[in-house]
Amino acid sequence: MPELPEVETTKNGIAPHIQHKTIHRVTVRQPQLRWPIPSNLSILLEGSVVTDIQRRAKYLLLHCDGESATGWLMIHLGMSGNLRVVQPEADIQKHDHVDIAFADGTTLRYQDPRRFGCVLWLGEDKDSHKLLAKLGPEPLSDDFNADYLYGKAKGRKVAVKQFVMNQEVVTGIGNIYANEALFKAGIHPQQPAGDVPLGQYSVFVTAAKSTLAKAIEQGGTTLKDFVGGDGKPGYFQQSLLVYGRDGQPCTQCGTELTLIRLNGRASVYCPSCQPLR
DNA sequence: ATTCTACCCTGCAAGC
DNA sequence: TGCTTGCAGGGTAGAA
Repeated sequence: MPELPEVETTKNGIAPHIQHKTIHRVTVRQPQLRWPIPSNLSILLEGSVVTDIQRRAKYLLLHCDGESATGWLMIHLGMSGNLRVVQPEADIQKHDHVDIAFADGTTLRYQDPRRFGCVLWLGEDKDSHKLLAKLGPEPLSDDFNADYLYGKAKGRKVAVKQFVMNQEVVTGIGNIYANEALFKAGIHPQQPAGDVPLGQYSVFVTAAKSTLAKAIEQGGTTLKDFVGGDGKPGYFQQSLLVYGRDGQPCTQCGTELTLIRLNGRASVYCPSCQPLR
């Protein structure tokens, strides 16, 4: 489910409800996610105050300041996860794996049917954790620019779509937004990354930033089940130009959009607007 | 160093 | 009405 805009939407949705609040009780119903939830999570968190909420790549980071521990709680939504603010009496649904209940009753509830997400404790030095240490720049920051991308791609033979989805190259761009931004830049998804000229990377960077920013404005993309922190779906799916539109005409030229699989991921492109060079 | 393959898990739709 | 197959927003580990 969630790429950067969906995680950002979740962060914006939950932050006003949990910031500066004290964690009263932590309930773990299913600890087996992508990695096991630490068995002492409730001891680490209970009594702590949430002092800061950040997003890095597709990770949500909650700084928890307490007597037994002070550090960062890291949450990833995987493919199918969501994080919502609910009232304590709200019915527990299947796959509601974790509840973080605050002193005023407000409850942060983590649901993830496929359990590809994770809930981990990082301690204070979050940036040295192996899952964060090697991440590339944030796509909406100035560090993500054409010169950087062009230099990083030099000599690489991997398909450009896989290259821009590599979180060590740039974070937050998943399958949907990779398809969309490559289309807007006129780059064939199978083009070897090292063959893409600087000028095209420049267009790509601009397209990626504007696509992500617009998706955040619209509350993310809801294909099936994504909801933000307020439980509401996103609306960006109606703005998708290629993802999920294979077999339909290109919005630019009318050519039928083509579907191929790259690294097992559906890749949709316009053979006429995105020629292989 | 880079690239490829298998794998984690559930739910849903399509095909038989 | 089943049963089987394939696919789905993610990303890692380990092999090649």
